[in-house]
Amino acid sequence: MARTQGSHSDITGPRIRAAAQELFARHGYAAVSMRQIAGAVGVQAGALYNYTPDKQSLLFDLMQAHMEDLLAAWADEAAPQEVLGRLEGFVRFHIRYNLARPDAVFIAYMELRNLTPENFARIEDRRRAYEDQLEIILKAGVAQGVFLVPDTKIAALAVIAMLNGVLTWYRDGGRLSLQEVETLYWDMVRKAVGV
Amino acid sequence: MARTQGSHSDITGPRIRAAAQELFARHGYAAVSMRQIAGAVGVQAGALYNYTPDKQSLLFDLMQAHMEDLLAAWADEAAPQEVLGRLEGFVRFHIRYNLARPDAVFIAYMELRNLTPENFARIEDRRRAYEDQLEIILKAGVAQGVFLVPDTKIAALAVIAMLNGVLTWYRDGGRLSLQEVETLYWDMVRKAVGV
DNA sequence: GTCTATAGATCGATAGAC
DNA sequence: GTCTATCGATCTATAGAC
Repeated sequence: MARTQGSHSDITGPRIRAAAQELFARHGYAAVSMRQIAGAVGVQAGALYNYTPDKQSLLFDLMQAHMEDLLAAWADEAAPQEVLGRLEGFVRFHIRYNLARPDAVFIAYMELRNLTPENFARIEDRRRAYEDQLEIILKAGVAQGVFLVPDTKIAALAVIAMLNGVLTWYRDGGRLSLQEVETLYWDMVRKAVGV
Repeated sequence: MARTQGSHSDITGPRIRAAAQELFARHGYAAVSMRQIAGAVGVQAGALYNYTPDKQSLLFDLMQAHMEDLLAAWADEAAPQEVLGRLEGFVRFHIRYNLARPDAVFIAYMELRNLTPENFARIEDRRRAYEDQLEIILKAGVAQGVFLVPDTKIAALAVIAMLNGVLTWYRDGGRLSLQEVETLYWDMVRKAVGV
């Protein structure tokens, strides 16, 4: 049965978000026009406003969804008993999860300044919650004498910054496999926080 | 003696670059208009074109100058004989140099995608040259058995990414002094690459 | 739900007076 | 060297037809 012409609400919404995500990641939020997004989807610019009240909401929804998905995925990870295993799990999870969705991660880090103050505060809150997950592991390891970390807050930020750096150079089919990258970074993190 | 009215070529140029740097760092290149830059300087938009052929050149000149200054400053650093001291020198230099000019650093790694392909290639070349400076130290340390680093290229990228992370959270007058930050990061780097 | 058309604002860059 | 004025393009967002 043919649909009523122009009725595609069930698929157009996700396609708009996907197109916006790719274009924002590639060119930056401010450099991408609503017409470009519409063109990538195959509709006219006016049609976008059936799915988002404005361009800002489009950006915020992408970032919000990414942060919630990230926290939910980490919560679903099996947590080993040993604190060393938990840290290894975090390192490998972070690299694997972020490399699987580079556009979303790029936007989450590069477009913070294009959020309204209210939206910025909400994203920052989720980002801090994720950093806290790593700091909890570091604190437990310090308490057990397994880690030697003078400042767990700074160490958490340092580790995440180091892991995020993978996104700037990793390419599928490159010199190193995902497994090899995970292991290289886990080796550095393990030593950096070790006794 | 009063100058001819409107003749300020010797100071307007630097003021334009300073205003552009601050505005690009705060809001992003694409989100800043030539009128905004002119307003911050106190001239009309048309006057900017006495100093730059276009907006793109303004961005590129800022990034180019930053990269050349960075490489020149590193070349001027006193290099200890011991490879461990050379690595410590790099870590402390990088943190200190970058925290002293956060706007320039922000632009250098946030606005790469707003460069034309030719300009991008030139900036990337300088960034690679800087990364090579760290890798040279790591390779020397590995050769001497002082460092244990399975992949010096990835380790160099990881260390620089970790150090760059300081820029996202450090605030003057905060909990930690610049000296304390340098020492915390040097401690992590030293252990991460150590035997 | 998508289209065409457009309002209303702003953009980068240029021309010409002074 | 800076100004005013403006060109031509482009922007976000909306209105109304279908």
